[in-house]
Amino acid sequence: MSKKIRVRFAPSPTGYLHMGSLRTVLYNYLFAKHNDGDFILRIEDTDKARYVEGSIENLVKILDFMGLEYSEGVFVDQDNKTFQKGDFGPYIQSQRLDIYQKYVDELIKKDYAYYCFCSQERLEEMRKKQQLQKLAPMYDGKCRELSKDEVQKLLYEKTPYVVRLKVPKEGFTEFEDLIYKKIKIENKTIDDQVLMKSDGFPTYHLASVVDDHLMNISHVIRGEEWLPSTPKHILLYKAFGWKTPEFTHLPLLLNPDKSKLSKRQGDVAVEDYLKKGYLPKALLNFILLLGWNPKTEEEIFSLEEMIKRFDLSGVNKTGAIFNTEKLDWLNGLYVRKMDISKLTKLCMPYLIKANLIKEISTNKYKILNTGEEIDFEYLKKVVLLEQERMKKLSEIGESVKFIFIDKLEYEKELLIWKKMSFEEVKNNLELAYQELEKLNEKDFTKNNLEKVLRDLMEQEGINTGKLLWPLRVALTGLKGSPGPFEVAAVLGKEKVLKRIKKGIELVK
RNA sequence: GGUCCCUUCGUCUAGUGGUUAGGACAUCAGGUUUUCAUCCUGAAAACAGGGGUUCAAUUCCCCUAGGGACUACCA
Repeated sequence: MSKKIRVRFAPSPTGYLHMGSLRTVLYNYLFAKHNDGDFILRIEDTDKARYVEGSIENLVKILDFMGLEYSEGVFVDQDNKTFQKGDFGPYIQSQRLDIYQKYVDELIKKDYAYYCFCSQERLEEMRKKQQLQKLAPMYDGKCRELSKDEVQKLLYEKTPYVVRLKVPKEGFTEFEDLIYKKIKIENKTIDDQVLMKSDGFPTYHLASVVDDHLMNISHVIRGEEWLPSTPKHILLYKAFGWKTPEFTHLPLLLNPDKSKLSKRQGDVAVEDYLKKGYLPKALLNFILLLGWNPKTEEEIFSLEEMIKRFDLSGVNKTGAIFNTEKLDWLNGLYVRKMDISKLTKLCMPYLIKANLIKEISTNKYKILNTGEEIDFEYLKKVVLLEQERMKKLSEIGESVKFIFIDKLEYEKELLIWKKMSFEEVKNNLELAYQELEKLNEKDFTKNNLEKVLRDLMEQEGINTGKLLWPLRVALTGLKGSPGPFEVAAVLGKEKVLKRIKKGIELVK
């Protein structure tokens, strides 16, 4: 029987969730689910200086919103308080300091690690010299050979210290990465890594190795930036006499200039994209394809399908430029597929933010420009107008503005279709006006309006464009918009007639 | 500087010792449509370079070039 698959996502709470991290979570999640394994969330807050208040809660909420469920680790309750669940916790590293201390002591006892009393200043100076000589900056091993007495004396004098890994000077360390295959590094090029900082906190290297072991992690799936430090981790596993997990490094997400995706060159936080109105499903689908392919020509995947299909062998080695063109397309696709009630709910904040409407009570909204009261059903109709052409939800504020604004501003030339004269425009609008005036409010449905107006055009022998274009512009004031029938149906008789009249007046 | 990793259309990628090197996004053109969008059709667009190995290399090997990551008491 093979060992149970257990993977983890282990972010440090330094602010926001990075897109690259989101992909790492996704791949971990999919790998776990695909193999009927466990997926856990562990918080690596071993750097006090970089800790950002609230980032754990924020992170947990985003994972939840994205639908990436984990079974153990850190959760947030209704009062926005964190709590931990699982048999291997605590899952917040700052609460596990005694554990790391114990293992560091063991390492020192076994002579796989040593106290280093060098000051930061000395280290800096050392590195500077090494760089001047074009040497690789590395700890020079000054404290490596300190005698027991010397160490005792310095400890007794309360000299600040760190604990370093005693990396062998000879030989090689190698491992088989599931994606990058065999990686082999000469030990003499590996630095004596700090394991325990002078404040008693472990470094990432120590903490993650100890925790991955203690938490029975079977596969470490993380970003490629960790590839060079994996040999250090292997050395640590060896020193402890532990079995190493499988290591898998994921290719990086890149800026357009091919450097590691960074804040400097645009938005990198998942929240930023959520705010812009990208749907979680589209985001996941998009990011799935940045580094993984199903070996078929399929591109659209629900989370369930991803789980079914995902495997590490489909992950490639090259970094992928984070280019949102395809994301826009995908998002449009998901928007079009979405249930209109759900979509409308999601659009609401954007309509409010655009100062078009205001929520006055449950299911009651006020159009700010006209003071009219409307309900959710009405908003659904409005959103439906744009569902087909919307790429990001954030566009809704602008694209649907014409519905909520009483006085449209546009040039009268816009009313002209091809080579019509103003006279023709006026006549056709008048015809439409007369015809629509006859209708009852309840007959203002898309289908009925279409029928009535098409009949009219046939009777009068008017080219469709010559009537529908001016009408559409009169109703929307826009060069591009939904069609006149559906717009008219949403606006209702009174507004439609008013807008047509305004169009007529413009070309008089 | 050192160590390690990577290299197929603009972008994400498929692919094989013999293929018209495939798909998607984006672009362009055409069709549908009152416009935009959708939808449909089509076009243009890539194996970094040089050596080998081989009857044959985009595919295997080597070198070069280019790019990237790491090189902290950060993760």
